Amino acid sequence: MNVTELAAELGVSPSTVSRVLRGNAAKYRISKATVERVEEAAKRHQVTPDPIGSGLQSGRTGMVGLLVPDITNPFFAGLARSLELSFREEGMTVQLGDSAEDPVTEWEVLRQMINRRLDGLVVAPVGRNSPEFVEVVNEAKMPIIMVDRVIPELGFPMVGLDNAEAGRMAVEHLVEMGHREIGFLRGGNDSFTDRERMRGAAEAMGDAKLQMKTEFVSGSGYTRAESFDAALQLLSRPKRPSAIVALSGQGTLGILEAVNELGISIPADLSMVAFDEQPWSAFVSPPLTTISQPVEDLGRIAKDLMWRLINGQPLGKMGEFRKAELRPRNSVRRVDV
Amino acid sequence: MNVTELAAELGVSPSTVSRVLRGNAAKYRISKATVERVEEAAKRHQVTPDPIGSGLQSGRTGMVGLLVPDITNPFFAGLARSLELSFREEGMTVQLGDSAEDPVTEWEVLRQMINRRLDGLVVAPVGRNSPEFVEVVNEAKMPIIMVDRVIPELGFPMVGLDNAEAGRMAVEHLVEMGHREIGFLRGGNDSFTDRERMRGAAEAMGDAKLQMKTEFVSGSGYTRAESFDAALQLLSRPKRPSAIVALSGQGTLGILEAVNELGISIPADLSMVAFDEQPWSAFVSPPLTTISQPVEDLGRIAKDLMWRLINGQPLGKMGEFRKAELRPRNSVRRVDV
DNA sequence: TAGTCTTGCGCAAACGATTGCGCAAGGTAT
DNA sequence: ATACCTTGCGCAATCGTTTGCGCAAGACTA
Repeated sequence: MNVTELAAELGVSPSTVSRVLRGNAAKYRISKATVERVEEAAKRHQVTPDPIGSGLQSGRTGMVGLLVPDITNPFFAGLARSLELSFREEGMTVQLGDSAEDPVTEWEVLRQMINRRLDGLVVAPVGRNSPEFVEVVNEAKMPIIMVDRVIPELGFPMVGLDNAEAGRMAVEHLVEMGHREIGFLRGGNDSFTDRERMRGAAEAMGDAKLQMKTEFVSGSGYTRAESFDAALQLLSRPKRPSAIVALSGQGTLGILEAVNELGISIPADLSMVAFDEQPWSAFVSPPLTTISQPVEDLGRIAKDLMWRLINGQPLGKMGEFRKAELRPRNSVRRVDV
Repeated sequence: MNVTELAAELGVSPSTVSRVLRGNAAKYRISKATVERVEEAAKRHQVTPDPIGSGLQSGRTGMVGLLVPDITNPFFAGLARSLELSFREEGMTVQLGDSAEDPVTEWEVLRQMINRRLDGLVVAPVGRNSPEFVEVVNEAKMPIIMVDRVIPELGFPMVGLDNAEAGRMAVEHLVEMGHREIGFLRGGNDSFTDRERMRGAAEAMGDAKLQMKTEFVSGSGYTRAESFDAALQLLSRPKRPSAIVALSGQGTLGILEAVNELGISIPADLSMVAFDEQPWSAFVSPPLTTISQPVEDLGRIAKDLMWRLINGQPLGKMGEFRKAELRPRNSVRRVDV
C-alpha cells in the first residue's frame, strides 16, 4: 500500500497524507483529527512514503556513499560500522564502495556513486591526488567530505587523525625506552597522512637530537604485499635499527611477516610500535604496543559534518583532527642508554 | 544534463534516447544513424539515465542490501568486499547494514531495507530464528538469500560453509597429532552454523573412539566479551583439555585473551585450532593453525544466486555449501599417544 | 449584509525515465 | 492506381510523491 492508495481509503488527497507523514501537518494546517486518522491508518497498513517517488520529487535519496580503499582493513571496517550506525539514526543508509587501493577503481566507483544521485559522499581516498581524481570529485554536484587519508589541497571538509602528533608519540615513546636507532616503515608514500606521520616523527627525532637515517626508512604502498617487501628490505640489511615504527596497519602486518621470515624476535632483537590498534593486538605474543585511532569518533564526526552539508547548515571548521592514543604493551623493550 | 534535455538538443524524443541508452534500439527499430548520434552525444555530455526516474518506472533500484552482524569481523568484511565487487560488475551497488549481533537491530535494519525497495537482500543473520525475524523476512516482497549463519527452516536460498565437514576437519587434525582430550568453544549456540560445526566435530570424535566431555565444551554468544568469559570458564578448571577448537572467529580471540590472562602457553600447555583464517594468523607467535573459509567464493556465489532471483531465472539448487581448508601451522603440538 | 480572516485541505504541475501503441512516409506488389 | 508492408520514431500515460497556490466554508467585524 502506498501513499496514494492510503489517501483513497481515507477519502483524503495524497497531499494530505504526504504532509502528515512528512511531519509538515502544522505547516499546512491539517486538523488534529485528520492527522490522527492518517497516522493511525499509516501505522496499521505500515505505509511509509516510497523513497523513489519521494526522491524524484525532492532530489534527496536518503543515502550517502562511503568509499574506502579496503573494507577488510579493520580501521575502515570500524569506520564503516560507525558511519552506518550514525546515519541510520538519521534515517539514512550507507552505500558501500571498495576501491581495493586502486586509483582507477576509485574513479569508477566515484562516478557510479555520483550518477546515483546520493545525498553525499564520504570518501577515504586511496590517497593520491591525481588529475582524474580531482576532476571526478569536482564535477560531483553533491557534498563530499574526506576521511583518514585526506587531501587538503582539494579544499573539502576533512576528518581524520592528528597524524603529526601520532608520529611524534611513537618516536617519543621509543626514545623514552632508550632507543636511538629508529626505523620507519612508511605506508602509501604519496599520501598526506603518511607525510604528516613522518613529519611528526622527524620532529621528535630532532627534539631528541637523533638522526633519521635514510637507510632506516623504507617506503611502500598501502597494500600488504608492498609492506612486506619494504619491511624485508629494511630489516635484512646488515645493520638494523633497534626499534621500528609501522606507520600503517598493513605495515604492521608487513613487519610481522618479515620478522617471521627473517627469524628476528620481537622485542628481543627488535622493538616495535605499530599503528592501528586491532582486536588481536593485545593477545598475540608479544602483545603489541600500538597507536590507536578513535575510529568511532571519526565516524560520528564525519556524519555530523555531512549532515550539516546536506542540510545547508554552516560548518564550524573545515576539518577536525583527533588525537591518537599510545597503548604501551610488550613489543618495545627497554634498552640501556 | 538528463535524458530529456539530451533529446531536446538532438531534436529527437526522450523515448528514442532512452531506448538507445538502454540497449533497446534494435527492439524498437531505431536507425543506425540515430543510434550513433545519440550515443556520441550521450558520451560527450556524460549522460546516463537517472536511476531514480528509471527506478520509479521500472521498479528496480539497482541496489541490493547486505546485512551482516558485524562488519568489523574480518570474515564479514571479506564477504562485503567480494559482494561489492561482484555486484559492481553488474552495475549494481550494495547498501550496508550492520546489526551489531543484536536481533532487535536486525529487524529494524531489515525493515528499513525493505522500505527502500531494494532489488534484493543478502542477509547474514545474527543466527537466531525468532518469530519477529521470520515475520519481517516473510513480508519482504523481494528476493532474499542467506549467507554464513543460514537458517534452513525458513526456506530461503543459502550460501555458506560445509560446517559439519569443517568441524570434522578440526578434530581429525588434532586426533592425528595425538590429542585425546579435546575442548570446544562454541560460538552462538543457537545458530545452525554452530550446531553443524559441533555435529561434525562430534562425529569425528566418535570415529576416533573419543568421548566429548561436557565439561570441555563451553557455549557462548558471538561477541568478543561472551567468548572471553566462556573461554575463561573452560580453561580455568583444574583439569584442562590438551587441545581446544575455537568454533568461531570471535572465539579465537576469546581464547587468546583467556590464555593471556591465565598464563597458559600455546602450544606448550594447550594446542589450538582456530576458526577463520585472518591476515595475522600466520604472523603471530605461535602462527595459528586455522580453518579457512573461501570467503571470496561465497561472495561470488551469493551474487550469482541473487542475480538469478532478480532476473527470474531458475536456481539450480537451493543452496551451496563450500568446503573449508585446514592450514596447519604451529599452534598444535604433537603429543605422544 | 457585505466584506475580511482564518481554517482545512485539494488541484495540478512538476521530478525523469519507460513503453505500448500507432502514425507517417516510403517502398513493393498487384 | 490501389492496397499492403516495412522502417523509424513520437505520443501520452505511467510510476509515487511533493508543494505552491488557491478555493470553499465558516467565523468574525463593521
